[in-house]
Amino acid sequence: MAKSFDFQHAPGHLIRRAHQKAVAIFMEETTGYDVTPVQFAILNALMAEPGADQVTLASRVAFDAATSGSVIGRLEAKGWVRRQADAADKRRKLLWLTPAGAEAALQMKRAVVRAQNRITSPLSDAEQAHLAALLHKLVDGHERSA
Amino acid sequence: MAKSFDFQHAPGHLIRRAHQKAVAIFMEETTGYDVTPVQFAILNALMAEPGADQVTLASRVAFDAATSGSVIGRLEAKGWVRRQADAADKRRKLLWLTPAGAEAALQMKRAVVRAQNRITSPLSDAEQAHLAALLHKLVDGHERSA
DNA sequence: GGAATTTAATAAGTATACATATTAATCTTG
DNA sequence: CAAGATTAATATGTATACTTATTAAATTCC
Repeated sequence: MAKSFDFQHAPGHLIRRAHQKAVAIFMEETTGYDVTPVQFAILNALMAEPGADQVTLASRVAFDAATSGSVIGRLEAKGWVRRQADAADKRRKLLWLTPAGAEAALQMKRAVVRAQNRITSPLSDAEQAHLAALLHKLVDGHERSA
Repeated sequence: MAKSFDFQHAPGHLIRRAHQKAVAIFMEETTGYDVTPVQFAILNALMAEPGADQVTLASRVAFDAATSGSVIGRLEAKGWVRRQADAADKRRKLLWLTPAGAEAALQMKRAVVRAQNRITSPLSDAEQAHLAALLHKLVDGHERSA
């Protein structure tokens, strides 16, 4: 039989599986809020930076403009985000949380914190810190070289 | 301003970004083969376990049956995988690599190894081992509790 | 041994994710 | 200041990923 690659221990595969778990746990903990990890990330970023345009927001949350547009469209449809053309630069659309969006984000926060804790719950406190540091170094390293 | 959650350092967000990088690097290294990480994972699993059915395969590669079906459909369309109904259990469809599929998988393997190395390249050897161990423990922990 | 349950696969619907192309607006530069 | 380049957003197309529902086949168990 042809020798197969040891995919089970390949970092790419482990990261993919961890991502699956993380999303699943997030969705479990936020059941009832009708929100996804990426949608919460946007709400959260807009809380910190109201009036940001989509490109700025996309860089904060780490996704491309094409995806960003459709996700924000869904948030707008839910009445959580308001989009308004920038008078100074008509290409841009600036984004704000609506009062309902701000309210929803605040209520979700507790569930999100719970989800983040559950994601790393199989690890000890020291291991959790270590994992975060390693992932940060990995992502940052690639970010810089790009 | 309402206090926003520190998403940048949340494990879920870091895992998501790492996943983005991992996929991007995989696609770069395998340019020309017209293959995705998940597609390679299937080819690779079939190399180790020829004649597996879709459920078995899905558990090896960690995805659900619905996704599995469409991915395998694409591999079949490329002529890399052959699907055949099991005579003993007509619900099942057994899967084999075609000669072309086996050939393609072998050729890809070098690029995949390169991709895996590049994914963790910002880390030292010790850190790479540590990250793999932590991710494995995390995923395994959730797997068991499920 | 037949009804109820379980299982394998598919189908349909929603949501990322990215590449590429297009359009409109702004900036740069000669 | 006008031509060319760049930028913001949208549109399109492909590929995961998961949920729920459906269909067909096998198993369980009364």
